[in-house]
Amino acid sequence: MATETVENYIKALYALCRESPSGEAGVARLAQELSVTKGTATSMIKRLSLARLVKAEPYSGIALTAKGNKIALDVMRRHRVIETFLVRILKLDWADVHEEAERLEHALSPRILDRLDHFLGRPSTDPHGDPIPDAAGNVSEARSKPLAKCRARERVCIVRIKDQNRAFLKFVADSGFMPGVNLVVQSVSPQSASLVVRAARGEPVTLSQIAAAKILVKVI
Amino acid sequence: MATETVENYIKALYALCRESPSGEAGVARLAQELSVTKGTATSMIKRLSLARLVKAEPYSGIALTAKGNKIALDVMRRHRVIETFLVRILKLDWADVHEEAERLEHALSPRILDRLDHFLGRPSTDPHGDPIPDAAGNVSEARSKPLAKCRARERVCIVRIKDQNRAFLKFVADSGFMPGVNLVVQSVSPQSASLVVRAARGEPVTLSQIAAAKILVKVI
DNA sequence: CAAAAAAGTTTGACTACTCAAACTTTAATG
DNA sequence: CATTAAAGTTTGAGTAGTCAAACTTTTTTG
Repeated sequence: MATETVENYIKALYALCRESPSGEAGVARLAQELSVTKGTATSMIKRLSLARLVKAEPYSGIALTAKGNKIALDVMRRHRVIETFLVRILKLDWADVHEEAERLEHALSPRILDRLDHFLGRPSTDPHGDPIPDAAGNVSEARSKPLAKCRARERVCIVRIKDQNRAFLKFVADSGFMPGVNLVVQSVSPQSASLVVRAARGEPVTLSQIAAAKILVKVI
Repeated sequence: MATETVENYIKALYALCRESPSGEAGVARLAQELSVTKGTATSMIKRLSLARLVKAEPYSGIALTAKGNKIALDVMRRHRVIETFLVRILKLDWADVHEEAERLEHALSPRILDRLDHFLGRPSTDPHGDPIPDAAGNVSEARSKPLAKCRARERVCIVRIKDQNRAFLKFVADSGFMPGVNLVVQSVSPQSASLVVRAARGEPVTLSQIAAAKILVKVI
């Protein structure tokens, strides 16, 4: 079994590879993400490479192998099932569960994971709308687009909030936004890089393009 | 915060001090309990001593300090709340939860612990009848005596099973014995070091004195 | 394209934990 | 009570993970 540290590296690598156009991660970003020095990240990459969890040549990009990918999906599954449990059953604050799940995800046995998943009714997404991979590692991402790409007068439904930052989640939740909430885009102003949206029974809220890019919606 | 390893040493020391008449633990038993060598245990004791979690002189007994005791009770609280959750909510097998809780207990934040405890209705004992310390570290042990000390024809109620060994718990559960179950002691034979007991609607079961010593009961 | 910045690597050292094996002290027993 | 067994300690070494700092390679940019 991968250690807790290894799982965290793999998870971070998965996310970095996703968001990079080349599909490869770099040591600098990885180190930053995990709050370690570049040297530490380099030596860990060497170990992961030796364990065939990543493919990496010196001074070039890092990619997960199939084996590494499997681990990443498994950790994500555990993480998201726990988040769902914390919000739905233990009523923890939506914005806080990420860091809590971060510690618990490494201690969950397959047996408990399955029981928990079953208890929750095999949820397909976590409270932020992130898809939960199934036990075999299949992820079904709902079709969606960033709120930032919407036009004025569009009516949309929030599908997912793509950021785990507590402050951001707190702001989003305080604005009454979470997956399942319907929005109307009232106006879009490219010059100020912002847009104004309104939830069903709520005040209009101004969002920067950056914030709106992290809110995924589907048109209704 | 104490590391996972430190928490495990402290927990084992707590148990050993309890069961020793002198109230002090020894390195050999400690090492055995944690599946490490005596040398490893000695060096850890030195570190715990430096951190003021235990009081220990070379070649003499080990005792927990107040600070160490606090940690032990805290770990036990987490462990037992988790066990209760696993059995009551996730329907895990009574005999299996100990090792599962063993891993989870180190990953539970105070916040989650409290929510879980609240969700379960602030239970006072875990599924084996072991008392759950409250958040302040107070333990209320129910008055009880070992089944092994009972006389023939006594009617008793099982209060607690004092052993976490899976095989033993499985045997006990298969015999229909768990906390809350009423028993009648049918006969006691000192020469064969065993006794025969019967649950309300069950077959008579023969228990060795050793097994019966681990089953705590109260007279009804 | 040369200089500077950024990214990546290496080295030496440190903490936490572990073992094997030699050793010392204490306890048990013929 | 002398010997042996058990308990406890020390030493030397190894793995996992980390940092600081010097260094090399690649990328960016004036």
